[in-house]
Amino acid sequence: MKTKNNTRDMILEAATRLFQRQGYNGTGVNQIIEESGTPKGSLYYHFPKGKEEIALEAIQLVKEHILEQTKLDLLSADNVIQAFEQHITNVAHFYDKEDCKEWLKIGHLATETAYTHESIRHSCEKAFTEWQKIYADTLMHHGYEEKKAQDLAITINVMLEGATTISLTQKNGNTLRVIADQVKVLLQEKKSGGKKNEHRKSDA
Amino acid sequence: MKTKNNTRDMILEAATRLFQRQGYNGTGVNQIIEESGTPKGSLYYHFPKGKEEIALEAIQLVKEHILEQTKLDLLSADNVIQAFEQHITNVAHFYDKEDCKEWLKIGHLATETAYTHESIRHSCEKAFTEWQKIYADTLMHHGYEEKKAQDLAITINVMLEGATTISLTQKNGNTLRVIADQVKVLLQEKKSGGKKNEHRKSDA
DNA sequence: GTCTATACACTGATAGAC
DNA sequence: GTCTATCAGTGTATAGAC
Repeated sequence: MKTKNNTRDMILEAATRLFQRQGYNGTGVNQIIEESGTPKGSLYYHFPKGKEEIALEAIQLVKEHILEQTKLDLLSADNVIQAFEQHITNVAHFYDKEDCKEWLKIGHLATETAYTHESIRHSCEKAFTEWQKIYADTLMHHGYEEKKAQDLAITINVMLEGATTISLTQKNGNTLRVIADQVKVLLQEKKSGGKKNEHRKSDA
Repeated sequence: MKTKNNTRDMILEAATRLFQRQGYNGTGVNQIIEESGTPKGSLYYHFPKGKEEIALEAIQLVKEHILEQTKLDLLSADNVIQAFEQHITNVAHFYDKEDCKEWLKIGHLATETAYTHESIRHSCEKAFTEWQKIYADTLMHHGYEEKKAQDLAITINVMLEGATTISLTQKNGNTLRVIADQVKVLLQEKKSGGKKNEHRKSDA
């Protein structure tokens, strides 16, 4: 994204990649400096509070990155249901490749630190909330009633989190593709509470 | 479950508890011996291959435990949809309490070790598959068509995995309760592909 | 089978030269 | 701002007495 400081960014980039692959506890500071090519002194100059501070920034960065990608997939679309399906299918592609480093699993860090690093846990919780908000807003914008939109947003978030875990375990995105289909079903079902067919957005 | 050896079981029990809270990388062998009260020598006598071997057995144990609990919740029921809802609600209760030690998140270990410990990753993958099989079998037993039953089973598994992650992050089971409701919707929707209403099982 | 002492690599972090 | 040397602590694992 933005590049104000080179050394700092290299550390952050390397750390994000390593956190993705090995989690918080599995990634050492020594590994970060080795991977980024910067000496240890520089790391503690830029991040005085050490590993935890780096993780906090990495989460922030990834949260924003995914937020942007999600908006790109959702906001432009005419058909919401199709847009969500496509979005999940896009994520699936990441999990087909061996290295899905671009998509840091926030949930991974969250589970690891739930009982041990309150600040990280909290940061992850916020990421989930923000993602859910985009989902809910998109759905409401397309005519879903507020309560329904919120429940669906929570569900979509849960399904993405769960399916990425399974896909990571299985080393392919197949489960994510199944989920893409099921989300379609859920969105269609829920639609038939108020109005019937609204496949075009009503603004613009 | 079975108790053939006391020392061994104490190690295994302590390790399972710690893996739940802190994951694989976050849990040290020293911590396991401290928590279990057994000396290090005993640990390496009973588990010559060390931490990885303990984790493998812990996963096996938890997999079986959850399998039993799931069967208990699902197999007895008349109404499948209600049974699944109740099952998820039961899980939600664990996540309301501060210590949900009985429900080791297999997905946590899976994500941690996906790239680093093939044997653990594989063991977790098997757990997911077996759980999905129970779901699918239950659904097929209640008249769902095979392909639909399988897709739904995958989805329920994904939803449980995802919702436990979010619930762990939020430190309460609310998200799991939302999901319990959405699963109901999915199961109802999918039902209306072949036969219409079949709320009683056709055997017994 | 149980337990202690120990090996030795690696952890996160700091001090201080440059 | 950059880099090296080094710290105290912890990691997993082993050897060998009992």
